[in-house]
Amino acid sequence: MVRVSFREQVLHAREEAILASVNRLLAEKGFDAMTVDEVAADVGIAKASLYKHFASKEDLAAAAMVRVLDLALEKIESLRADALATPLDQLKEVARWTLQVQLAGEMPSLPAQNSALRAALAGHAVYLDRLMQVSEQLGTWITAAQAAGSLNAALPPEIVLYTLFARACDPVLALLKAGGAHSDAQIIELLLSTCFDGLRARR
Amino acid sequence: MVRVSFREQVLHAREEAILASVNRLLAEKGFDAMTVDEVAADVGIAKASLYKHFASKEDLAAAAMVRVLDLALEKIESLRADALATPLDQLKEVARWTLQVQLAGEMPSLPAQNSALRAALAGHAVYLDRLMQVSEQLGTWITAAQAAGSLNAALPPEIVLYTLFARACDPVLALLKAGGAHSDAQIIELLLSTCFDGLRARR
DNA sequence: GTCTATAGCCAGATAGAC
DNA sequence: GTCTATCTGGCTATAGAC
Repeated sequence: MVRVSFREQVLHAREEAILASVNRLLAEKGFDAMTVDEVAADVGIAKASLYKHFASKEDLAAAAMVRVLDLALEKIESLRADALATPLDQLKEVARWTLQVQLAGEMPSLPAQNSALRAALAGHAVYLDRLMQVSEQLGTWITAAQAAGSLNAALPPEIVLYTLFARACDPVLALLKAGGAHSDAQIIELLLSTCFDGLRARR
Repeated sequence: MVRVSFREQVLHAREEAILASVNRLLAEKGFDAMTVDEVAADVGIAKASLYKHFASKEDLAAAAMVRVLDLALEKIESLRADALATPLDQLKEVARWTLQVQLAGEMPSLPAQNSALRAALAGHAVYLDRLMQVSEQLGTWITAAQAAGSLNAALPPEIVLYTLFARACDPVLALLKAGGAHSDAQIIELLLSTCFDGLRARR
C-alpha cells in the first residue's frame, strides 16, 4: 500500500471526474464534436483548470482511452481466473463486456481516421503500452481458440483482433438502440451472434 | 433522350468533379476534418464558386452520399439481372462491391453520431429517398435468403441490413490495409468471411 | 459564375490575478 | 490550482467587383 497525501487523493479524484466526463462525451459525440468548454462545464470547473491537468484535448482523449483499456485489462484478468472457460468463451465474454460498456454510453469512440488525434495517440507511450497489453492477452486466446478448432483457423489472428476492437464501437448497436424494438439484452445477443456466428445460416 | 444545353452539360460536369473530390476527401478524412477550402483547392476553383453550387458543407456531404447510393442502386440493378444467383449470393456481391469502393478510397465515411450533419441528412429528402430505395432492395433479398434457409432466420432483417451498411465503412479494412500483409483481394475475402461466416469455426 | 477579400464565429490554448 | 478574461488561428459563409 503506497502512502498518498490527502492533497494527492483530491487531485486524483478530480482527474477521475474529468475522465468520466470526457469518456461520456467522447461516447456521445465523438472526438471532433466534443469541445473542451463542454468538458469543463460538465465537470464544473473552469477550462483553464482543465489545462493544468491535461496538456491538450488530444491528451484528454488519450487518458480516457487508457482508462477504458485499463478496465478492459481488469475484465480480462478476472476472466483468466475462470479455468473452466474455453478460450472462445473468454473472447465472447470480452466482446460482451465491450457491448455492455457501449450500451451504457461509456465507450469513447475516436474516429479511426482522424489526423491530429491519431498522431497524438501514436506518440502516447502509456496508451500504446495498454493497447499492446490488451492485444497480447486477446492474442493468446485467439490462437488457443484456433488451435482448439473453435475459432476459424483460416483467419489470420490479427483480423480477429481488429474485428473485436471494431465491434466494441460498432455503430449497429446505436442503430438498434434507436429503433427501440429490442431490449438491451437482446441487442447484445444479436450483435454477438452476427459477430461470432456470421449472417449465414448454420445447419 | 432529354435535350440539355451545352452550358448545362458544363455545369453538370463541374458538379461531378466537385462531388468526386468531396467523395475522396470524405473517405480520407471524414466530414469534420474535411474543410471546404480543401475541396475548392482540390477541384481547382474558388471557395465562393463552390457555394454557388452547394448551399453548405452539409449539402456537399449529402450530395456525395446520394452519389454513392445511386452507384449502389446501379450495382443492385445489375445484380438483379442475374436470374441464376441466389439472394445470398446477391447480398454477398453487394457487400463485396462496398468493400471494393472502400478499398479504392471512395467510400465517404460520415461519423455516424455527428450532430449537425445527422440533422442535415435527416432533413434531406433526396438522400432519404435513395437510402430507402437501397434498404428496400436489400430487404427483399434478406427476407428471401432467410426464407430459403441460407441466411440466419433468427436475426431480425433490420440487423442484417444495418450490419451490411456498417461493414461498408468497416474500419477493419483500413487496419488490414495499413498492416500491408495481405493483398487487396485477400482483404476483401477475409472481411466477407468474418461478416457472413462469423469468427467461429464452421464444421 | 468566377474571382479576391473579408466578415463573423467558435474552439483550443494562455495570461495573470488570487 | 482555480478563476476571469483574452488571445489566436482556422473555418464556414458571404459581399461585391468583374
